[in-house]
Amino acid sequence: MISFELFRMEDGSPIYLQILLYIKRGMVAGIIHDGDELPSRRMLSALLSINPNTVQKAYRMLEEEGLIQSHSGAKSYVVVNKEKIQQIRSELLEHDARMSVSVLKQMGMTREEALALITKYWE
Amino acid sequence: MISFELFRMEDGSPIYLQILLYIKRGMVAGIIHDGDELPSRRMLSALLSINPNTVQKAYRMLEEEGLIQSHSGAKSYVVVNKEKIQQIRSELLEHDARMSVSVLKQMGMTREEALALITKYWE
DNA sequence: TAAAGTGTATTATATGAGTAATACGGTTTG
DNA sequence: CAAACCGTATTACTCATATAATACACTTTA
Repeated sequence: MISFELFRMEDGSPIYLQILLYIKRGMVAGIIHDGDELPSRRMLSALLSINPNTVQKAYRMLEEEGLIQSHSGAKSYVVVNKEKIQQIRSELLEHDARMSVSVLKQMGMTREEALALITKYWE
Repeated sequence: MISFELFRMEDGSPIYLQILLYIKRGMVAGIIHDGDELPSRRMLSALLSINPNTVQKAYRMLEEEGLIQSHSGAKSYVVVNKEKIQQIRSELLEHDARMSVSVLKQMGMTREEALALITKYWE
C-alpha cells in the first residue's frame, strides 16, 4: 500500500495535481513500484481531509496516462515499467529544474549563489 | 518605466500573482528601483493580452503592501527602501528554495544530483 | 482649455476547483 | 450469503480567477 506520509498540502496548486505529482515523483524515486496497491478514494480523502471527488480526479488522470489501473468494485494498482518511469523522470526533472532556475534568475542570483542556497535548504 | 520584457505566463498560477511576484523579484534583483514608473493598468493589460482588472488586482495588492503608490488620475510609482527589499528577498528566497528542494527530494535525488541538475539548466 | 491618459469602481458572465450528499452495482471477505 | 468495501456517477452548491463592458473623476499635456 502506497504511503502518503510525506504528502503536504501547501504550495497553492490544485490538490488533484499535487496528488498526481506526488505519485509520479514517488515512482521516479523508486518508492512506488509496479503492482503496488493504491489507497482507496474514500480512504485517502479521509486521510487528507479532502473530498473523495478530488482524489478521484487525480486517479482518473493517472489512469488516462496508463499509470494506474482500476476495476469497478476492486482495488486500484500501479502499472508502470522502466520505460514509462524514465519518461516521467525526464518530464518532471526538466519542468522542476526549469522552474527553479527561472525564479532564482529572476531575483538576480548567480549560479554559485543559487547552488549555495539549495545546499542551505537541503537539510 | 519598468519593463515586462522578461515576463512569461506559463506556470499555471493565477496571473495576478505572477505579476506581483515578477515585480517583487525585479526589486530583489535590483532591476526595479525606488521611484520607477509603473506601466498603467490599461497599457500592461494590453501588452500581456489580459484583462485590466487582473493587473489592477496585482497593483492593489502591491499598494496594500506599501511597495507601490497610486494617485487617482496620475501614474503609479515604486516605493521601496533597502530594508523592505531585504525583507522581500528573504521571503522569496526562502519560499522558492524550499519548494525547489522539496520537489527534488520527492524524486529521490541526492544533494549532489540536485546541484548538478541546477547547473545543467542554468544556461 | 480640450483631449488623452490615468486610477478607480461597478455589474455581469464564464470557468475551474473543491465540497457535499447520494446512489448504483461490482468485489472481497468473514 | 451478507456485510463491508470498492469504483463510478450524478446533481447542486460555493468560491476564486478572469473576462467584458462601462462609467466617473482626476491629471497631464498638446
